[in-house]
Amino acid sequence: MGVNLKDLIPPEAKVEVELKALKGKIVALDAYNMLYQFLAAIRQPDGTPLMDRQGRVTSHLSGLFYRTINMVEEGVKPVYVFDGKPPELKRRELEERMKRKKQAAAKLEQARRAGIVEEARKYAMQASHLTRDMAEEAKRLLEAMGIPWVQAPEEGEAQAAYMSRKGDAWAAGSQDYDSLLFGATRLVRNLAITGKRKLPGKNVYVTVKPEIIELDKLLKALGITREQLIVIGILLGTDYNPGGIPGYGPKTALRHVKAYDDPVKALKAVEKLAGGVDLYEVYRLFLEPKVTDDYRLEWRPPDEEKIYHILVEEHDFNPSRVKKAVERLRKAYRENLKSRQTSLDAWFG
DNA sequence: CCGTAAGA
DNA sequence: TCTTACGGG
Repeated sequence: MGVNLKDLIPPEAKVEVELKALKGKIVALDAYNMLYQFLAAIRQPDGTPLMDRQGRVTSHLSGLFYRTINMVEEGVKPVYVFDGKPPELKRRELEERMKRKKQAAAKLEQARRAGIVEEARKYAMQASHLTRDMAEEAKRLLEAMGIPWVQAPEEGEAQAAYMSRKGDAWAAGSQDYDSLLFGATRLVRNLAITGKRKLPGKNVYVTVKPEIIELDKLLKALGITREQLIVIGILLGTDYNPGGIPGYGPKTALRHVKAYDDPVKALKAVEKLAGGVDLYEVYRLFLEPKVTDDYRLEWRPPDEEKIYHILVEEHDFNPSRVKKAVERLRKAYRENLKSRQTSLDAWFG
């Protein structure tokens, strides 16, 4: 899922911070990525997600609600960016994903029947699927909370990257690295999973902190341009050419792009190994993705009634818990989000 | 993932 | 104040 630049990024190009370090910063969050992580992680030990009385899954709403409030309390100004229609080139990856999820669902059944709780949880996480309805409901909840969201024409990560390039956002927020290929000035990772996380398999917990990667620093550290970074991503594999080019890992890929004066030549050189995918088209997709200027970033006070209606009346959330959380959101809005009128603003009106 | 209660 | 266990919907 997404391009894997993990082993390419040198330590000096990233920095671990506390959530507080993002105080006052606008972060354009990849909504799909965040919601998916909540949906996968917020489960009982046997893998059952949170559900309302009608059996509708609510894990993503719980995660979105409480995590957003925590971010706002720390002074982060979140804007959620939702995916539009996926590019045609992504179809194969999406079909593969669907197939993997079906396989995971079958394994989940097996594990359930065998009564192996931990296995069941693992496969339930892999089988989780974020539906269109879940995304639409998340938008409704964000509106009630007074948190802005943006509808991307195509890829959410491309739109978030564009917003950071325009200076409308300080960073893009996602667990995936794609936004760097899309040109995001900064990427913040670990925003959905900040805190303690269980290491897979072991009964050991590690603290996960937000991690900031600056595009300029990354490019300097690697001695390449953004165009060359895109080519490296394509060699390693993206959603548009899953698997990448056989034999290319981070080191070979870096060496390869540096051996050419023109990044497009570096692409052409591996064309025959691409399995029929038009690599130049993939390159263009990252370099000039479809984005929009049709958005307004405005944080409004939370509408307690609307929040209540969605969470308590429709989805059986505990009223006193929701009330407390809304109280926290109200206070955080006043202190951190409300655009304060300066005396000069008042003078010039 | 999260908040809450209980115990340290 | 901090850590841990547990249930949330």
